[in-house]
Amino acid sequence: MTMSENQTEQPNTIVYHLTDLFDIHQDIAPVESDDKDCILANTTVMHKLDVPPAMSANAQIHRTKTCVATYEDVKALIEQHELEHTLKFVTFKVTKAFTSPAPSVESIASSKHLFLEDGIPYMIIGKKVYQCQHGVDKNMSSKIKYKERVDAYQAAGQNLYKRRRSSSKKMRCRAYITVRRLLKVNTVFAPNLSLYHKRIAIQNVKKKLSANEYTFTDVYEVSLPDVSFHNHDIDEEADGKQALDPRIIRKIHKLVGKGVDTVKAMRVHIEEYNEDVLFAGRALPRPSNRRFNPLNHTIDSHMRNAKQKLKKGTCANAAKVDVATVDVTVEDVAAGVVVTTIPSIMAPSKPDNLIDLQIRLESLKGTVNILSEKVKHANDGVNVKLPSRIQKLQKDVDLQQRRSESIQDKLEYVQENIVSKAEFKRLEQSVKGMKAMTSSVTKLRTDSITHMNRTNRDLSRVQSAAKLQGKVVNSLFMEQKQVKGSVSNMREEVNVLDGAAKKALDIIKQEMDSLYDQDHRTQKQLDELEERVEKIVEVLNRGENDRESKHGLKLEMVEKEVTKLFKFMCLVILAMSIVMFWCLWWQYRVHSRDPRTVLSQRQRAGL
DNA sequence: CTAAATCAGTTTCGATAGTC
DNA sequence: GACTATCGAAACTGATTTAG
Repeated sequence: MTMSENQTEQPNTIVYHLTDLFDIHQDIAPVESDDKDCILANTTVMHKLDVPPAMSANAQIHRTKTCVATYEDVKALIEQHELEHTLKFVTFKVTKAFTSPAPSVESIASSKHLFLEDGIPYMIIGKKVYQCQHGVDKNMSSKIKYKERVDAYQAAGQNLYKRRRSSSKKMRCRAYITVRRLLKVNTVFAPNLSLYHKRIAIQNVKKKLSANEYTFTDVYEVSLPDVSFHNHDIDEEADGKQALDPRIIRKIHKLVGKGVDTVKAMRVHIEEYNEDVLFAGRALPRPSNRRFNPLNHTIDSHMRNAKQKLKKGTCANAAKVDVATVDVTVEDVAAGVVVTTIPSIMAPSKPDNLIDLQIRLESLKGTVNILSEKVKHANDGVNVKLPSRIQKLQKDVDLQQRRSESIQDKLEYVQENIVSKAEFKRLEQSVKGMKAMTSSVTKLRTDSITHMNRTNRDLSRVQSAAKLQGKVVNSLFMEQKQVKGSVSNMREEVNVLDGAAKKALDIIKQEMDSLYDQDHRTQKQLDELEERVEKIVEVLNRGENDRESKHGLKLEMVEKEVTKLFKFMCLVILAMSIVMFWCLWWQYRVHSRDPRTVLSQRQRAGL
């Protein structure tokens, strides 16, 4: 059937568009970011998997779609995009079929998700959605719960946070990468078919696929969002917020295992790794990009993690590996497969594998017993030819019995190996000890020879030094003799000087005595003179006192007379003023028009 | 199928000691 | 006092598992 055979369009035509089949449209226009530290405080926070609503059909024009052949290519493409703009995408959703093997031809033929794109039939078999690392927070619910707990503690006056909280990377960025796993049918129709003809074409494809007339190939369609979808810093501004690349982390762990133990050395190794492996033949990332140029404390942190892992990880991991190695399936046992793999390390201190095997053996034995009893019971009850159910049970019993035996074998083998391994280890250790002892003895011998040589050399040096010292001592002895002679001469001189000094001292003493006598006499004369002076002073003082007493009496008498005179004068003045005042008052009364004065005159005249 | 829980791994904070 | 190295542990992240 060709496309030109059906020209009329039917009203119920199924129209397949990319947008119809692509049911996750998370991309919306970039929005202003919420305060990243306030997400927990926001009670109306978007649920972590509440995907924002679909954007308009124009959203498609902001996306770049690329088809690649393998999932590795997908990862490479995303990494290139991340490097170009300093971004990081993490898994948001993934369907099971995205990673599972390709479906059968029948399932493709019956699929509804078969559509034509540019004339090529495709079928969607799985999808994976990546979100920007600053996207929605998958741990939102647990963070909200923790916040509630913190609030409860704070209400009770306690602080649950033991240190300042580091800011979350989550900023609800809406940028998503969508990857579709498609099966591309290896045929081509004319592009720009009408909807009706597309439908007919799809029906044909389904028929031919069922008849195995078409083959198909696995392809991946990567849909990258435009950088304008991101609501945070990108490019140079985002360099400092990048997490360390997992490949570098693995490299650090590897190098720590090889003995690199300083941050500086590790930094050199990382730079080399970047130049020679990660970016061989490409431009190196900016030094500010922390994804490939970690800070010292980040390197240090990973080195410490690696050391801890090395310390505690080896035994447990080894045990796990051993159990996996000896775990042969029942089918293998039934097929006569012999266990040939030798357990690598059977650590007697931590025989996890042994315990595991023992537990499994016990449980299998129990199962076998239960099944045997069931068979016995069924046999007793029916007492006829074994029906199919009993046969099945018997088969199960046999199977479990075989499994039990194989486990028993493995257990014995493991036990033997543990013993031999332990012995071997002991021997190895003793050999190591002997080797170490031999090397230490050799070292001691060489050390002692070196020491002896050194001592001889020192001895000769000391001898020569002693000869020199002897000469010096002789010369010193001579010098000492000379000094002794001069000392005796000086002693004689001192004796002579001593005698002269004694004589001079006697003379001085005599002179001092005479002077003392003179001084004594002079002192007596001075005392007599002082007595005389005191007497004269007394006489003088007495005469002065007499003169002063006579003058005092005279003065007192004069003062008394003057006082009396003054008092008398005052009395006279007072009397005179009273008389004068009375005269004036009388004069006034006589000559004034005062009625009282007139009446007094008439009265007088009447009298 | 989705959301929550869990786990392993990563990053960051803060205290301490040593050096210049 | 500024700077760095080291260490322990808290806080954060991403992937997987589990419950409903």
